[in-house]
Amino acid sequence: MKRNSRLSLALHTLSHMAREPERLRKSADIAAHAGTNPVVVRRVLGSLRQAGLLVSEAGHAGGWRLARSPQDITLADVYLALDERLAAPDIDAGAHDCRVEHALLDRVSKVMEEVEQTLVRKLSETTILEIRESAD
Amino acid sequence: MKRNSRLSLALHTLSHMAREPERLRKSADIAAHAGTNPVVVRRVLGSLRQAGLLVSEAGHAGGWRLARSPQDITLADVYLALDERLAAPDIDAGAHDCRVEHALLDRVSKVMEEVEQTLVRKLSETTILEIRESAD
DNA sequence: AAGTCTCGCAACTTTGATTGTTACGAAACC
DNA sequence: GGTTTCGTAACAATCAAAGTTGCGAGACTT
Repeated sequence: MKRNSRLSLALHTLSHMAREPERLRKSADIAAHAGTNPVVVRRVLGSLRQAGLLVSEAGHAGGWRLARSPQDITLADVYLALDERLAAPDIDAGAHDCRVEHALLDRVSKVMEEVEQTLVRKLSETTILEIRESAD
Repeated sequence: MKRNSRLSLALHTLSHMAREPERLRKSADIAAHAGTNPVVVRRVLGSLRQAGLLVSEAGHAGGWRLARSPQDITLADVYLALDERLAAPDIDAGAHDCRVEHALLDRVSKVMEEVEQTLVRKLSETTILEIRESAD
């Protein structure tokens, strides 16, 4: 896999789970389908569990499944659960006391915050169930 | 410096130049102020020159200066000149023929395009002259 | 109870992108 | 002609993300 693949992996996996919410899936199977490693899957899905989107069970018949109905999980829920943020220009790049730097930072930070809100709002308009349904 | 510092460096430098548009500045001086290397400065500012925002001159009294009035250069101009894009979830992460993957990609790509447009529009509302003026 | 299967987690290695550095040529000026 | 500057290529260093290994804990099967 490559860079920034955590969100891809999370969205992809949850969209599949939206098909059969009851079924438990093993990290190894998910990893095989996504072309990555079981530990990586556990790391990413672990964040989603912390956010209350997934439940995991140990033991012989263990695995992962959705914690709530697939129509109640939006792409924004997944995005926020991973705690990634849009890449703003590097904050402390030249953190010396330069007034231009400060003025710039103020302005750009504000723009990025607004854009981030826009992103979340747009992502919240689609559920993983809808993704699954549009794949038929 | 750190990651994604190209945009920082570009915006910072141009905002300073907005103060005295006539003055030629050397890569070495710019680099010293930004805490980086002259070659890095040339690389970044070179992109801005290609985009028609800057002019460079060789020779004894050479250096860099704005190619047009600081009130005619917006933050969006700089952003677009560097040809960076918002980090969408990785496209070809699991590029096998998975319909869910496709449906997801379609939806998320569309959202990211819209968000990118929002970003550019918001950045275009501020000129480097305004940044410079708000630093007084 | 033993064995097997799963997740949880910590430590380490690998990889890839970005930044930084060195070196040398070309253009401009004194 | 010598000095100063940018232009560019090639190489090295840095750093974050992904991948890997190993072991422990919980749960089910027999």
